[in-house]
Amino acid sequence: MRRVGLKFLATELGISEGTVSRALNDYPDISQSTRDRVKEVAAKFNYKANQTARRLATGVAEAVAYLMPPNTKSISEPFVSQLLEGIGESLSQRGWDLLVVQASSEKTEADTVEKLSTNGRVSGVVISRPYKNDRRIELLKKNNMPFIVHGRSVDSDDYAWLDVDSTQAFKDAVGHLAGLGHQQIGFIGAPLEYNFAQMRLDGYRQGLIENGLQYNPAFVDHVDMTDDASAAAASAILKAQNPPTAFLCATDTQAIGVLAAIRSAGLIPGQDISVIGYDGLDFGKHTNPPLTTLAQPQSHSGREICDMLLAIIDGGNPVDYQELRSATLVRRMSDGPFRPMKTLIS
Amino acid sequence: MRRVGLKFLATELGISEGTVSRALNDYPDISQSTRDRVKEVAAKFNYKANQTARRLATGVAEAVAYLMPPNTKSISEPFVSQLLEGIGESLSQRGWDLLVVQASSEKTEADTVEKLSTNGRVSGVVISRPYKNDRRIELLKKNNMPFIVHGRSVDSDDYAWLDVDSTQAFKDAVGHLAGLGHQQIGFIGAPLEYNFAQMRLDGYRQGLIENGLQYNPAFVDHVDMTDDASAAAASAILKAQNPPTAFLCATDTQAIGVLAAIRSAGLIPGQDISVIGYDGLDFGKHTNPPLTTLAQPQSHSGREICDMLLAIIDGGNPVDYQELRSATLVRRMSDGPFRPMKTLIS
DNA sequence: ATTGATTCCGAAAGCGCTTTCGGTCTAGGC
DNA sequence: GCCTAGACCGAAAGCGCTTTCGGAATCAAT
Repeated sequence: MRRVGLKFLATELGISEGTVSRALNDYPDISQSTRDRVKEVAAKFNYKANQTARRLATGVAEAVAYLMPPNTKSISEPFVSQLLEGIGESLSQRGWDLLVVQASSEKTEADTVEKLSTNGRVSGVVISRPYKNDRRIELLKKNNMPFIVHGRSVDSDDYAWLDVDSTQAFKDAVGHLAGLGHQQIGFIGAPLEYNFAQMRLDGYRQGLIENGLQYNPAFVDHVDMTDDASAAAASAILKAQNPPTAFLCATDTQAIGVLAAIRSAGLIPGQDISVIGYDGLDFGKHTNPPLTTLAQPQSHSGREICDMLLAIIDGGNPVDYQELRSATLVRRMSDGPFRPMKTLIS
Repeated sequence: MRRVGLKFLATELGISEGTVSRALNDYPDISQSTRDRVKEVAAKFNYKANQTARRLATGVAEAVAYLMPPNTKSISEPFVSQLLEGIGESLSQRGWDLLVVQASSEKTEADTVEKLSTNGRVSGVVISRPYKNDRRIELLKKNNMPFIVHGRSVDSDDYAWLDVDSTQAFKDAVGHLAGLGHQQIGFIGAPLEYNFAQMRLDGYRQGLIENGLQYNPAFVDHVDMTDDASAAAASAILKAQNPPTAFLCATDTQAIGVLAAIRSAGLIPGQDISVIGYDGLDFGKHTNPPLTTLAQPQSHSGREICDMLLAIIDGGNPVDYQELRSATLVRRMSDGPFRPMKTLIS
């Protein structure tokens, strides 16, 4: 059985290839009758236009790429599939494709982006978790490839992004903790080359100031976004003679690491020491104790991000598509009022 | 600045387009010297071949698609990004693309697959979590599009797959529980249209028989793979006058739901009632108590699945690529020896 | 010097679709 | 009945690359 292409349909119908094409694409200069006839036959033979050829001819890639964050080794990965799902949803309405690309190493990352923006296989790209000064963003701009970032870099004036105001969120969280009577609040952050890590740290410090609390560098650390790394960091901090009675963590994954560290120090998280995470991940409901967290409204963000990107591809001005959402504190069981620390088994 | 294409390079170098192309692709009939010269200039102008054109000309898509499982609403989503990561890794070695496609509804699923296999944008596809009789597999076979499935359908003789022997795993798990003295073991399964759900149920029942235990339909239920659904199911089962003292769950996500149900019945999971999940998800380390689980060696399965698919695309015989792995019981804290049930507050 | 074999490259024909341009045909208007 | 408009459709030129085929040039061998 030979491939059914335009040529096949054309001979089958006894009309020209061009006409078939225009009929299928609803050109107004094709009579209603032949249009119907063509579509009918096309359906009958289950004709599907060869996308590659179509793209070559039209010049539009009909696809966008999602750049996987480099080191996705953490428990918080669900955010990737959620995002992907949303993006895919948005894309499928247009019948566009979703390309998932990942740069093997940091070094090839730039090259990957470069290739992406010059070889014409996508008409837009979304990246997430930008660094403070993100090379990828520069390249994308240089090659003027439409893009949107999930998060922000330091210099976010001239491109499109969707982000959550985590600075504010952490400021509020400090306030919340202070309101519960905590005076010494620790902070487990993410590596500072990520801009989100910096922003959350900023929020933490601002919160401290606003509440008349003192910043104690011995109570903060910046580690990879894994449970183990943050557990180790928290353990170290807890060894202080007068350790913090509450922890703020840059991610939920880190927060559950801290939970573990507290327990293995013989203390009860949520009672002896409060901990608040950030992300609003569902599985926080099942940790021990259930994790209080700053939830970002990320459930549908994939859809919206992609819709914004699509609008830009359609000619929209990137700076018109910058959106800052706010996080909300969802209290579960890992935070509580300050209680004077009992002596530690040190 | 004009697009740098083959034409540009050709005029720049003063040679023909065809020669440039062949030089770039290391054809043996191009002298070493011009080959070097061409590559040098190409690099200088940062030339990247237009993939679309290349594909049209060669006829090979240089891309594979991953079909997102339909309802990815569960906590176990990490498995998607892990898989994706592995697939992407394998693909990037060839410079191929990864397409992520999702069918919006069950109805469009068939159409999506059909389109995928006829419009030539991919040279292979991987699907996961097949149904017992999976329409997608039929279509893929019919259109002889190379594919591999992560899991198996009932009739898995004539296609490629990578799966874990969960039947065996559940049989063993029952044995483990029986060895701990449990006589009444409940089972929270997944919807039976999924073949994996059936296989796990089979393992459970076989295990019962092997250990001389009786199958009690009142102790088993099949629900969606969410924590809430399985919590509800477990709660109902626990209301029996003589409830099971252990639960086996088809997925970790369901298992943590059961954990919650047990706690909210006033019992202590891991002591009063044992529960064992399946998947080996990392966050099981942080549940309350840490979840004992049947871990599948899935960490790198994405890579291997894709390598297998690639081999098939290269002409390998699908039936040569069927691999069954085995799961291993990782004991954490949610299972323990049988202890006579104290009276329930019913 | 003539031939035959090599080496290297140019010309040109696609890949399967889109899209412009112009031509034919029918329908009105005088 | 002749002319101008539309309405419809065919022809053909790409899109940017790959690949076959054959020709020109080079070189060794007779």
